[in-house]
Amino acid sequence: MSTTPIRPSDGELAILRVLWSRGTSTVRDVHTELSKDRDMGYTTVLKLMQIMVEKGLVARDERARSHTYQALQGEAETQRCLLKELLQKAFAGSRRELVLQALEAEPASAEELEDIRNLLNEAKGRAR
Amino acid sequence: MSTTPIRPSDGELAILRVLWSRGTSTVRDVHTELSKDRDMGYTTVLKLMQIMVEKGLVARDERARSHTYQALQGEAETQRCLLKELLQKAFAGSRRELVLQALEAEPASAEELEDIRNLLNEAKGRAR
DNA sequence: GACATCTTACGAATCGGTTCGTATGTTATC
DNA sequence: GATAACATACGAACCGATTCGTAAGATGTC
Repeated sequence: MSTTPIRPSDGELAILRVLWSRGTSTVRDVHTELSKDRDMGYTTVLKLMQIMVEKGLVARDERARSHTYQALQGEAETQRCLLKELLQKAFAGSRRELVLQALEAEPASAEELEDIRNLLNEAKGRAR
Repeated sequence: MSTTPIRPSDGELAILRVLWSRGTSTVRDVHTELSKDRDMGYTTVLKLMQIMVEKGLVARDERARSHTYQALQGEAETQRCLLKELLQKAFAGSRRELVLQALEAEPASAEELEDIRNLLNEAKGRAR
């Protein structure tokens, strides 16, 4: 019943991340949050969020004067969408290669590896 | 002495992949190869490869009438570069989350998991 | 040597994403 | 009720990436 997730652009992804962490928010909320990192105008964020409504990435509630926005697709779902894209474009579909390079990008700590090992064990339970 | 890898665009990445697999190639070689999938004009590929020379992504040998091109950065290196970028933009730097979603994107086969487990063991040897 | 073919060079159109100025309307304050 | 503060709407500029048409030069074929 779920539709395939929509691939957000970089700017859209930054906004989604705020919505995921804060929950339903106004443009001002999002702008305040994003301003901590980059330096962008209020109307820039507004415009972007309007476009996101059109794309179906977020829902807008117009009842209050300050409209509130809500993410329409989940974080994990979006991450998988972006990951799949990179997997195809850069790794010829080989997840093994992808994980390998993810581990080699920077040396991993023993804890991090242990952590990932646990993931693997859980995945094994679900394996075909 | 190595410089940080240059982030290729999608089109550039497609060309790099041909150069990595075929080795040094002419524009015609690359175009022929890419034409199997997508449908793009010869001069489009040419232009892209000229831009890649400017960016320092590839080197051009002009001695022959048909210039030959060679990738200037490796595949693994480029993959890690792209992966790091996605890691920051979509996973807040958490490799654990990235690997988790990579595994959950599609159900993994037992062999695939075993394969990845071996990677992990090797990584453990290097862990700090 | 004329003609078809292949090559590089390069300007220009187009496209998606981003940014912002400005207009306009609503709310709050005095 | 005038003024300041804050909201949305929207056109327009801009940017990087992509695409391609066209020109000009080299090569091959008859």
